[in-house]
Amino acid sequence: MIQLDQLDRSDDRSPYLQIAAALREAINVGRLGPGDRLPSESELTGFYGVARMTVRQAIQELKTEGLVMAEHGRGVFVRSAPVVRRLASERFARQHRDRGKAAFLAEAEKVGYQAGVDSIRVHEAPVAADVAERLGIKAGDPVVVRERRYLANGEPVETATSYIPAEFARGTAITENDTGPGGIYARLEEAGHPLARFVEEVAARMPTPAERRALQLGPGVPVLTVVRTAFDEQGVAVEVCDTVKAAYAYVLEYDFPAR
Amino acid sequence: MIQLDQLDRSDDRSPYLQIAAALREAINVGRLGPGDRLPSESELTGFYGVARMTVRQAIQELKTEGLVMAEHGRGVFVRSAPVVRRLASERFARQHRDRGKAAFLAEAEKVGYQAGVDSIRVHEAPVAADVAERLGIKAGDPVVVRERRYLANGEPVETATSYIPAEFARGTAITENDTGPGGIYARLEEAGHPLARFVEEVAARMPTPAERRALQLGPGVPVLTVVRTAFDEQGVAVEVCDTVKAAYAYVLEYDFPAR
DNA sequence: GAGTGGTCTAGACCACCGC
DNA sequence: CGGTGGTCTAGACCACTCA
Repeated sequence: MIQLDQLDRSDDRSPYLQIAAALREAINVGRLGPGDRLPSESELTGFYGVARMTVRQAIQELKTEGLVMAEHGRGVFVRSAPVVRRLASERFARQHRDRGKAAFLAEAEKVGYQAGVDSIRVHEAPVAADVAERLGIKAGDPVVVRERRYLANGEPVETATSYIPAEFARGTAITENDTGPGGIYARLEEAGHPLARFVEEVAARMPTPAERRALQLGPGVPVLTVVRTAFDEQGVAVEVCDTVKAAYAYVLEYDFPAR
Repeated sequence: MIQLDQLDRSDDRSPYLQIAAALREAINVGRLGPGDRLPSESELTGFYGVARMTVRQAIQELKTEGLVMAEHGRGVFVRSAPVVRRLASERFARQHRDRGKAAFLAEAEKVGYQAGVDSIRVHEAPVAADVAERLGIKAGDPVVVRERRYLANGEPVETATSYIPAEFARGTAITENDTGPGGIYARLEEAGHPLARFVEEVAARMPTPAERRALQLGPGVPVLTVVRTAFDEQGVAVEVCDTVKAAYAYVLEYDFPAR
């Protein structure tokens, strides 16, 4: 078993917190690396001389921090180092669209990931109030809804739902499963809506149970949400894209002038 | 006690998950509103006829989702609705500095919060490798470190640590507790470093125990981290600011051109 | 002091995994 | 099959809050 500090009775922290701290330390200094298995519950109860529930509480603590992940029947494993992807503000540059790449795929390939998309579902529906407000249309107006899930190295890392006012999407490949080279944005530009700017609203929260399933998240792993609104050169909102990303897999980078 | 569904033995979910679901449902339909107290552990053990640990596990589930918050000796309470704050990219506009307001205070007042700062600690220290890389200096070079905590309506919502290369800070109010009107950025500009652009790296994760204390976060509440690097008109990095924000209190807004 | 949640013990049975 | 984590029981003592 790896080297761990024994309990310190004079320490005012509870035993379970001390055990959690010892394991966290082992991970931080690299005695336990990504993918390594933690000592089993029975090894830890033996080493520390505590009840099983105490050890489980310590491990629960690390799960809540997102440091480790339990696999039933196999063990508790150190979560792999963040698949840090940097999405610079230039990720929607027209240059990529001209080369025929959609934003996610272009960025993922740049950092050397094998990227993929699945669960594409396209349909038309009346728009909800919050999206309608961003699009500057009336709630209930028809929009084309495109739902999809992005994979990096086969692991789901992001779900995205785009809303495009039906009048902009009808008669284009936006209503098809495959939008063609350059994706939605290339089709919008061809349809007479050259894109001028994006507004992104970024937040973080815990996932809903459905999001946990879709992104295969363990308990205690947060999500980053980004709602992007795309405007054309007339200042008309032409798309709202609502994305939910596994937080561990993303660092979003923004570059802006001081003005 | 409020109305709750009894356990369903034919349900394939564990009792603790069923209890969690019943409580979640009560919150979602409004039988329990923000600030309301949940039935006590002993009430729930009695009602469901299960052991206390089973009830505690159900409550742990809701804590992890950020729905409720336990207060020792008082009870478990439904978390109040998020205090959403929007920080537009223009929040560091020179215009605010010229009017004598630091960024956080200007923004908070705009949305009608009573803002505050505490725990200011200023010292000089050798810089860590990750910050040094962003500042374009050598690890171990001296930097002025400014640590502070921001409050909105008396509640801590963000901690911030700024690192300024000592050569830029010495002899200015940056080394004082009170940096004067306009804050650090105004002093840097006066010292011959007019600011040109910022780069922000945004991510989300679970807080460390120390961060949970500093931001008074319940378990299961994520943080948004923003590392901002400020560049002057010569392209020199003059400050790195590492912030940790209570996720529920923030929506970050970025506006950028499509290019 | 009564009631609350926080921590802990010492067991038990189960489901899942890999050999 | 043995080892792993998942769930559960029935107690115990403690620290905190509030009347």
